[in-house]
Amino acid sequence: MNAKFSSSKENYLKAIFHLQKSDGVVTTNDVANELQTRPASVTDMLKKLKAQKLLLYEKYKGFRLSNEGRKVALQIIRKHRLWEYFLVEKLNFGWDEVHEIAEELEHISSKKLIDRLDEFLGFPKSDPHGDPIPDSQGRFTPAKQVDLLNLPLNKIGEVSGIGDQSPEMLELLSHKNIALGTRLEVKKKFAFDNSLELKIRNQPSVTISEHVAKNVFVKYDE
Amino acid sequence: MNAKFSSSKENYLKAIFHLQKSDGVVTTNDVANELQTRPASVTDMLKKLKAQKLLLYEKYKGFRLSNEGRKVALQIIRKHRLWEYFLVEKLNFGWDEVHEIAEELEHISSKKLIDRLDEFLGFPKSDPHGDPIPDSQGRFTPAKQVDLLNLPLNKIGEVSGIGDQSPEMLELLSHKNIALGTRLEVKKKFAFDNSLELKIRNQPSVTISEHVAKNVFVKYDE
DNA sequence: ATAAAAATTTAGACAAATCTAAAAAATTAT
DNA sequence: ATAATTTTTTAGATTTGTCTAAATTTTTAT
Repeated sequence: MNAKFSSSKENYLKAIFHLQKSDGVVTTNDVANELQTRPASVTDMLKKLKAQKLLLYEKYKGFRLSNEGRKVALQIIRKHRLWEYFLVEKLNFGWDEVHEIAEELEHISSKKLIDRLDEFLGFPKSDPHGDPIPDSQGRFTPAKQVDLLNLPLNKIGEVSGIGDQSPEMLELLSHKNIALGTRLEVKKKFAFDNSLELKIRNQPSVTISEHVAKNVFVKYDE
Repeated sequence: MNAKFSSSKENYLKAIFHLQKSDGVVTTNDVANELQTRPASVTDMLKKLKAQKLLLYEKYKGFRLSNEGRKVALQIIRKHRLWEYFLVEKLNFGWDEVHEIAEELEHISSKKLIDRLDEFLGFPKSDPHGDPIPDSQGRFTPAKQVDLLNLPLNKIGEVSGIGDQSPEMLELLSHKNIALGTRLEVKKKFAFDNSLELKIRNQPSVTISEHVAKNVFVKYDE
């Protein structure tokens, strides 16, 4: 029920999963770039993954994960994110120093271990970076979509839609570095005028009005 | 400061360390047997360990760990035992199901991780099997030696000496399966006559008198 | 539509860790 | 002390994952 694939294979599956998310189509070069390896090595591995039915692949024709491959990738991602949560919440690591360690921990095979860890942590829905944690069946709790006024304080939300798409609105948003996919948190809500103070990682805080907030929609994990 | 040796090398170092403890001298066959591998593979690895100055080795002449090798082995053992402690105390695993998982976890390289884990666990001195946990410098807290009357309840002690060595005493001890090296715990202390109820792993409980208890010495970790 | 560029794959090699079979050294038993 | 046995080592393969260099296919640009 456990230990099945080498760390290397698991890393390929995970990388392909992530690249599929953003691009739809994945290329040999993308993967080589993501994994800091050579395209020739990627081709070699694609053949092995295909032979194990984890990948749908015809040479020169691109590739994508099979259902089985996606399942495996999701389990790795689950492990990675649970370990990150553990490191930050229990061992007091900073969110910016846990990735590397989790890259190692995610290859520990015991399923029982990870399910017990999940329980110990209180079944968290998202990791310290705000990314959702798949449950033991590989399902995500579907993200909730709300406007910025209704995003709970200090919850990371990902911008998923803009209500008023007038050029004036878009100019304002681009000035404040807000775009589709941007990750942000509401740090403060001023009762006086319902204006909000927002924080985007690695950037100084910005303030937006209630009018703007009503027109920015975000997804977040409860 | 971290990640240095392959899991395979670490396993050899650990095995040699353990074999050195009990035998004094370690042989190629011993290691092959311990690691479920072939003698030829052991010889191959011995050469590599020697080249890295982790092992003092002349062919056909036997071998032992260098200071550096022992240091590395102790760090692996530290990691193994801390993870076992974590699994049992925090994730509610049974003491008999943690070994295999800890065999994997012990190869995670981050020293910071293991020191933080140690702190999180409250710097335990011994693992769930009663084996001492080396500190971050590789030192053991020296075991305390007491007679059985003074062994705290539910602490694992290892029989390290017998006071009265008369044939009658030895007969009694052998009948109750107590010998030098036996691991046992005091489960109950009867105030009425100071008799003790003892538990040895995988055996039914036995009772001994105060007189016997005074003559059995054990080492245990505080 | 074809030439140039880019992406991908193949061919052949290498390092790590293992194996089998055979050779060499050490130990033991008479 | 020498022959038999056991232990250890060497020689040569194998597997996994990687690489470089060259060949092939696809894409892009004119």
